[in-house]
Amino acid sequence: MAVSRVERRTAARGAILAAATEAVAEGGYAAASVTEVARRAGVATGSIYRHFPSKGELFAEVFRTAADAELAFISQIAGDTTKPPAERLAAALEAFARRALAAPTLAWALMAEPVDPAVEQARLENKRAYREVFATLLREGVEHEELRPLDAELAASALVGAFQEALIGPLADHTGGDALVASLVTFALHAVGHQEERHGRRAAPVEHA
Amino acid sequence: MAVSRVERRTAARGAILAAATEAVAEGGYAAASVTEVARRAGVATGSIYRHFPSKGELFAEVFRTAADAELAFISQIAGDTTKPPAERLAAALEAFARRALAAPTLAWALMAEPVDPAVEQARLENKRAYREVFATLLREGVEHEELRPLDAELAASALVGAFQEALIGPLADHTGGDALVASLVTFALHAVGHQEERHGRRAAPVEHA
DNA sequence: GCGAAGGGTGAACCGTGATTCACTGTTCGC
DNA sequence: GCGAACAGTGAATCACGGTTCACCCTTCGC
Repeated sequence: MAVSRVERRTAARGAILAAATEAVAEGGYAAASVTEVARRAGVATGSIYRHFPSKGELFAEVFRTAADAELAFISQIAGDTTKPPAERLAAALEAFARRALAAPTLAWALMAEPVDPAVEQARLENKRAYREVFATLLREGVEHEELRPLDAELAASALVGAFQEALIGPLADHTGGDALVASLVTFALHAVGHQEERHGRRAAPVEHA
Repeated sequence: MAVSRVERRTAARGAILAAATEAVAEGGYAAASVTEVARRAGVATGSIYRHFPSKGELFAEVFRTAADAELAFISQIAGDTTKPPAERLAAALEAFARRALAAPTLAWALMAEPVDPAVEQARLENKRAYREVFATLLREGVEHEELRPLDAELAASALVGAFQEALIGPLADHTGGDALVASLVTFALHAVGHQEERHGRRAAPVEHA
């Protein structure tokens, strides 16, 4: 069962990426040293450098992969044009929060942990992508008069920041729950001026706890 | 003009703190090495350790001082009980944004840059203090029925996060302006369910751009 | 005035963890 | 088969910046 060189190479590269991802998901970036990744992947430290030019590049790829998967998920919800924008916004934000709470260490690593410049770069790009997704949604919502007029880019940033910050505490001490998610979504919908039905009448009563 | 030992000591300590603050304000924490601080303060690196047990402690004090000053400022606005809570909230948030935009590098260092654990600790405490200030304000606002019922702690976190994230971009590229600040404050007031007057009638129309 | 106590000095030290490299074993084209 | 090319190895090396320390000089109490 002779394995070709390229197959070997690809497999090794994959194993390293998987090991690195695993290390981050378990202990965060801080726990993910090159030595540790090598150990997990069952290769020598030097071998890492046959596949990646530097630790930063390796983890930039790890982050990109993980973050893109998240983004794709959220993006799909946001792009389901059979539903009105505000509903999609709510669904996307809810999914964002739920997924973060379900994988806390990874979420923390993806959005808040101190990291290499190379990784920070990947994180910034990812954040920009999220901002775009939400900004688009907001613009649509405003057009449909489901949402109040607003600066979509800025509001999108603010939403991302609000969710991050509000989730970080719960991520750390496992206090996340349905109530938390619901509160956050309500916060967001109010922020963007969504009120049940905005066409024609105004005045929807505002939730009573 | 014999200078007493204790005067000397106090002055040196002050000079080191000032130099450290200056270094952070100019280049952020990354640019603030012990050697650099010593150079600025006009002392030897070793001397730093006559006054502070470690770099972390030194900068924890720097951060605490700077952050407390900011907090005191905001806190004062928030505590002016002659005005209704919602108005104070708006004023406090506006001040927060304006001050951050006025001192971008410092603001970035205070709220977002990666730092020592010791400094991170100081930052966390400061953030908690902000959360408290805003949470208190929110509770008052809810009681006065100026704001919708909400989870004050969570909403306060979200507000802090929203402002941070939304400000970081502008902090970097100097695009801050009155419109930005106004948009952010509007975002926040909507998020917490403030509508011009909430007593008695509902239904205040929601701004038209 | 004198010795003790401290502050000041900065070059050397050290811990950490990424990166290199001389060597080995395997695969591929011919 | 044969040798060039290349993946794998892991101990040694390196870079970095915080921290120490042996020595000096000033201040202080007496």
